[in-house]
Amino acid sequence: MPPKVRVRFAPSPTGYLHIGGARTALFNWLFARHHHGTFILRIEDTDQQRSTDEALAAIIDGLKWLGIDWDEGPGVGGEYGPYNQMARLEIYQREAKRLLASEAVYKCFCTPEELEKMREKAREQKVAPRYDGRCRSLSPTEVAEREAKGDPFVLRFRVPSGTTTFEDMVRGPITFENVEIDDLIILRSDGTPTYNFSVSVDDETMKITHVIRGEDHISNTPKQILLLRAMGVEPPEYGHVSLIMGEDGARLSKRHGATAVGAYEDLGYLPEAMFNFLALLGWSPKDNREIMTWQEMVRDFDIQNVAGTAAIFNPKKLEWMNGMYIRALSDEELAERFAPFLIKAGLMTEGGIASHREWLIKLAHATKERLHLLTDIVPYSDFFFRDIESYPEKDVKKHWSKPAVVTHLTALADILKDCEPFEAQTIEARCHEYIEREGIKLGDLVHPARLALTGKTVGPGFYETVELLGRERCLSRLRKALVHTQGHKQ
RNA sequence: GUCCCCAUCGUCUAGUGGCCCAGGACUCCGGCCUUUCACGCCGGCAACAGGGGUUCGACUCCCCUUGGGGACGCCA
Repeated sequence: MPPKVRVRFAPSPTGYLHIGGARTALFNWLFARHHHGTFILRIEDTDQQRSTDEALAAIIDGLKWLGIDWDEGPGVGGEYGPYNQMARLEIYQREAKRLLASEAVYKCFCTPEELEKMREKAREQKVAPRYDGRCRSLSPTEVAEREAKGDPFVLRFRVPSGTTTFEDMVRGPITFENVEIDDLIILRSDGTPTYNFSVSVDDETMKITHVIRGEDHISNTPKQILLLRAMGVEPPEYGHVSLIMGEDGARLSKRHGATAVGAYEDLGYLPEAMFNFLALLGWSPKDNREIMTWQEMVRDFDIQNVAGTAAIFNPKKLEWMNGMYIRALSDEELAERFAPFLIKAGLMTEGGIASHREWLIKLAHATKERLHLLTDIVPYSDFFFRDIESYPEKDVKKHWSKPAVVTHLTALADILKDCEPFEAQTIEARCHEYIEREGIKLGDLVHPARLALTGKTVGPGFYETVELLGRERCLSRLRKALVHTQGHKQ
């Protein structure tokens, strides 16, 4: 029986959770859940300059928002911890000492300045910038002397000759000539590990079985394989998913708009829509299904079906999908979801939300099929909360210029005055009676009336709008409109 | 510069040698429904990067070219 699947998402807490990172996390999570394995969150915080607690919190919030939970890692613990690298320093140092003893690594006394000079020169000569190996064969006495002098040194990996091949789960076999690989530093002069080393040690000590990560790590893979072999262990399986690009084909970045997952939350996206959309960026169930529950995705996910092709982030489709998910919500759920946005827009208060639950559910019902984003609730409902200041000139011209408008609005006011119960259905029935009696078209009544009641020409269904507004406000807005139309004519 | 990855409609993708003069979805454009806006439904535009092979037969396999992306840090 093969060992239980263990995968990890290993962000460095140097910024927000990026769309690309979120998808990588998602694929790992899907893979783990599909195989009934373990999903681990590991924090790669060895870059002390750039790692922050805020960034860590943002990443954790982003994952939680998306519904991605982890079985081991920050907040939940686990038997292979600690799960942040700065707390694992002794482990790396112990491992480095072992590698030093086996001569797989060596001490290098080159300074950052010297190395920069080397790279500079390489750039000028247009050759691959790389370490020239000048400390590779320092004699033990030389090493001892420089150490005695107190010269700082780093530990470098003595990359063996040959070729390194691995079977990528999404791309098939990938081969590198070892001569192309630099003698990389594994331990800095301050004793902290560098990326490739800490990753290798952690993947091994945390018993990671499959590494699913971005394409930008392909060139790191042979280094990690070689390091792992030098440590005497078998590397895990690797699968590299392509990067997510912006509309112009360049790597997705700030200038393409929001790239932080948290920004999409603020924009009114539903996490389940985001989850679904991200999963489909590179993966497909092969049978034309698109809207799927996470259970279905877990059931059908297969890393081998993930495309190696770069995917361009398509905000339009995300928006469409979000609308689909909004429509699938119950009225109660939708009301709960958009309530925070009503508060944020200053239209309602916390207390108002609590005391108008039934009303909000009706609002949800009336607006549901019109929303693409939760924030869309604002333009579709702001007139319920604010008095109408003015009527757009061109709408007035279009809907209020016929003389009969005054008659119709007056009639509507009469109808609403004693319409019982004051509900969409009865209001609709009474309005129909009226238009039939008058022999007019429904639009002759509804269009001028909508403008009077909402100050707009677009909005939720007319009768529902009337009910939601309530009798008193309808009557006063009708009066105000009547004043406006008559004043206009003089 | 060197190495690595990738290449089907504008975009996300299905297609693993004949089922494909290429299917679905988003976008866009028509039409229907309709009190607006939406939703929904119906229909339309739109792709195998180019060139060589292999094969009875290539979107599918191989090579080259081109194009895009990534990597080459005491960053991760």
